[in-house]
Amino acid sequence: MGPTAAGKTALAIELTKHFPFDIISVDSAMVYRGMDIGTAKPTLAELKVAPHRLINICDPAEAYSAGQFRQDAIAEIEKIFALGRVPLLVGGTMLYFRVLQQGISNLPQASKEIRAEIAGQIEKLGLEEIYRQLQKIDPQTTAVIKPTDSQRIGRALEVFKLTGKKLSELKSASPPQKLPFKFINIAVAPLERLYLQNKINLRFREMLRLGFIEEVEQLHKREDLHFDLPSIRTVGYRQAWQYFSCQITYDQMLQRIPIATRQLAKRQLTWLRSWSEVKWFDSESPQLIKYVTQLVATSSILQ
RNA sequence: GGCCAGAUAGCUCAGUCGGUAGAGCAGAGGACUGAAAAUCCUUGUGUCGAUGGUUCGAUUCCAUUUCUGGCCA
Repeated sequence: MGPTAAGKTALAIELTKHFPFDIISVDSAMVYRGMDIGTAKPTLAELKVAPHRLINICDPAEAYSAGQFRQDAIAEIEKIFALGRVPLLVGGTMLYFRVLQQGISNLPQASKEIRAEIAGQIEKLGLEEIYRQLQKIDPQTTAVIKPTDSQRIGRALEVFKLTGKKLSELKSASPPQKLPFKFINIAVAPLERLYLQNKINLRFREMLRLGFIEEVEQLHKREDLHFDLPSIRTVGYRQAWQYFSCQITYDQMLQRIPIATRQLAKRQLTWLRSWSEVKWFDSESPQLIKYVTQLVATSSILQ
């Protein structure tokens, strides 16, 4: 686990050279096909040496989810164990890591139609009014979400409309359940924030050189993609999409993408700091390989 | 060289009819149950360009000065 641009992919590939590990990607953006440069997906050459599971599994017009990830990841973990190998989960989507390890309540999947309906209502009546409606339906949920949190308000209403039951009720009726696997949590991050920011800038320049803008242009040409899709709302793609939609200038885009990336890294680090039982390593340090070697030698992860 | 407009938080700027100032962005910290690369929350002391004058008191008024932009020669 680690913030964006910390060097996770390179490290993971390095680890597969020393140990019988198979990589499962834990990344909400790399799941999308055709979004390669901007998500810093491993290259074809890298994938040949070290295949990644759970990348390129969705079209950008589709929405993936934490719940879906959990299911998919469990299936892949079992396949890898069946091969007598060990799953190496690599990525920066902290909610996915959490949901995989800590579990998730049994809740209905998102519904495109209901979401559109709720979005329309928010547009028409205002978020405050919708929040008040939710307050009447499910005060326990509004007690823990802010009146400004459009996404969570919408989700809580969606759950109610789909099931007729309160989100808070469903959550307590099906508390998250852990899996019968032993997880070893390892965080990879540069010690210095400035160093990470510098890496983000350099990597963005490299993405531009590799044709990131053209990649987004291809997506923009598609009739079925739009700004509200999770795929298009990801860092970089969002700003480039705004540029192609003539909402911001090219320079504004160039300025905003590294900023959005830094902010993402910051949120990822916030997750990691609150993580219990996590071993931290500096990205550049060789200590990680030693640690894993020791782990493999002394623990039961290879049995 | 002359005239005009600026100079205030890292950036863009507001403001104080004279009582030492505040927004947006950036930055920092935090939250997180099927959109999570998402969605939110908290957080603003800075020689108010410099020097001098008027005043109980100047970032605010006056003078000089430096720099920046524009116009005229």
